[in-house]
Amino acid sequence: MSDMNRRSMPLFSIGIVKSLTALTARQIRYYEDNGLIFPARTEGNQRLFSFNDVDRLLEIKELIDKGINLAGIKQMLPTREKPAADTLETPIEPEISDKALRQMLRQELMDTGRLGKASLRQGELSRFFH
Amino acid sequence: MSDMNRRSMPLFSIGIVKSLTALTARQIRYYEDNGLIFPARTEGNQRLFSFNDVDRLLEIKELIDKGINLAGIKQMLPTREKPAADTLETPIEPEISDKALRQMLRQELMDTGRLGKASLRQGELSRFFH
DNA sequence: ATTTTCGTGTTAACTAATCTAACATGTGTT
DNA sequence: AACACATGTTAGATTAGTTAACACGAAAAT
Repeated sequence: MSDMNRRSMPLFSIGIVKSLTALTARQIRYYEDNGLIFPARTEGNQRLFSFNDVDRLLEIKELIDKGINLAGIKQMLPTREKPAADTLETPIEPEISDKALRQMLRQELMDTGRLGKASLRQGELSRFFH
Repeated sequence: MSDMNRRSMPLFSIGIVKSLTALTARQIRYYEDNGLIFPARTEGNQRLFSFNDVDRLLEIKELIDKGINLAGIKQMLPTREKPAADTLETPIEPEISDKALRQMLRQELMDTGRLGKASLRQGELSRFFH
């Protein structure tokens, strides 16, 4: 129930999302303003994007490229985010020890690396290496 | 060859890594100073961690908890990072179109979400939701 | 039993990254 | 012509991250 899987974990700053999607910060924020994505926020109010968010932005980008406007995209993309409603009867989270938690996370991260070949064109992330 | 898979992509700021590992920024930087991890850097010199880095930090944390000192950990953990050496005969990266690149990334992100159940204790990432 | 080293905390001063809000602009719509 | 859409750009403020230094208890070395 409590929808906190790895895909919805807030992990990425807007700078990273820019490089992952080749969208501008302006575009990303505009799409949020128009209800297409709902990134989380840090305590200091900075956006944090999940894999889901990045995925969704890539879909948006494709549709934009096809000439579809935001209104159309909003219709087409599955309207995620059904906040509230099940916030009430959360069945008392079964407490997990911190150690077990870390272990789980570690396992998942282990599983994550499955792409063998070079998947990113050289230069794409070159700004990160200086 | 060009070792740029998803696990080694620089994605996470130190703030995120802190919350993922429950290490302090001080600890993370200290481990870097002592050659245990090698996060990438942004143009502006800020650290960017990969899944590999986070994974490795979690291993370090476990060993630390077991009372092993950094010298010991350094021995035990597989010494990643063999820079140079194969930087020369990179066989001319086969150019991939930007569109294909995005598509691949999108696919991978799709694949990424496989954890079904609630995996993080409530409160663990609560700082992200305000 | 001192002296050092190790691992971490804390602080200060600085720089990078991000935020909101406003105004600008080209393209398409009414 | 006037307007809305989608994006660029800029300014000013705030948050997040950086290095370097000093502090300090616990462990190791002398």
